[in-house]
Amino acid sequence: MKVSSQEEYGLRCLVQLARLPQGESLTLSQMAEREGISTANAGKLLWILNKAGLVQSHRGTKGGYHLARPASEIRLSEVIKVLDEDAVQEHCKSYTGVMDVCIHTGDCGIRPVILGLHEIVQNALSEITLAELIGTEANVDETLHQIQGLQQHFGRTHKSA
Amino acid sequence: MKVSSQEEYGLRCLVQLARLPQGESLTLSQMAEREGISTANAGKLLWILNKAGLVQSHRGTKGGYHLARPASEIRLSEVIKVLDEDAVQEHCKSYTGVMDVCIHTGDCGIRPVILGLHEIVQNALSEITLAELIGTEANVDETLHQIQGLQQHFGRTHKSA
DNA sequence: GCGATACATTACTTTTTTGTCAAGATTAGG
DNA sequence: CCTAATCTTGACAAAAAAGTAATGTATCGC
Repeated sequence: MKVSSQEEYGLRCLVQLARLPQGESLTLSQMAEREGISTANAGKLLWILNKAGLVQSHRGTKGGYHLARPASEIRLSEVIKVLDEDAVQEHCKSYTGVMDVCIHTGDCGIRPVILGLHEIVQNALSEITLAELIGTEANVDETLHQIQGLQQHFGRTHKSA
Repeated sequence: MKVSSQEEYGLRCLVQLARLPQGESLTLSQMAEREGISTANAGKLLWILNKAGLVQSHRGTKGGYHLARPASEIRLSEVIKVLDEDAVQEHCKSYTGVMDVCIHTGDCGIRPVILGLHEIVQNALSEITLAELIGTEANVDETLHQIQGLQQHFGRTHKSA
């Protein structure tokens, strides 16, 4: 249960684009250098984001990338989904409908936990937009902590009840 | 951001052990067969769980594994932590104190998000014990959905406020 | 004690994920 | 139209994760 390299660096590049003044753009090499990855690697990530409609590119001498939408309309949940959809087919086929290759019975009890975790993460991520991420970092931090606080509170009352 | 193979199968084996009547145990081959993995692979996972003090083994003809503690005292957060600690060093050294190998500045804005996500996942997992997982699967499902509900509610009020 | 059973541990192989390279395609500017 | 800058794309290489094999060690039952 960890954030993959592709997810992290893809997100980092998006953050750079989100910080640009309206109308400007960045090249692959600019983004790559700032993040400490190779241009080729950045190219791959940005291409994924491009395919997914999160960024737009234009080629040629004055080319580069810019966000396809305002940063306030890009949720981290979408970013993460897109970035690991690309490299990853679901780790257990029984979750994707191909039942015949999976030995586990439907009521093994673990499946709802794994699916539930995914939802929890997606919910948390859907509460944060790129704009929040770059605008007020303290705010994001606060948001995350408040969500955590609610969870803990819920857990306690749930148990004691 | 996904559950690794090791995490899933390690947890599955624990669930099997948690379902045993007090005093009984299971061998590697029994667990392996039920989960559709090789005995060797199960051996590796159980060894990790053993090192971590979650299960106990005994060798010989009547050997096998059993939980080291009551299932009600084993939280999924601990299980997951142990299972990916083994194979994984943190994916970005800047998060672990080795700052000099990481190009990213401290205020890049992404770090708190990644760390926060980990906490959210850990918090959710710490609310579920092995006992809950095997006893009342519906209950776990409900717990997860209630946590999600709180998050969504929080998100909405937070935004509209 | 002896042999069978089963865990322990290390080394190795395969697969998956990451990252790199290189040749092609598109655009701006002269 | 030509060149330089830049994205595009597929093939390839390196690293990490997952899984396998094999050898060793402990325990039980006879």
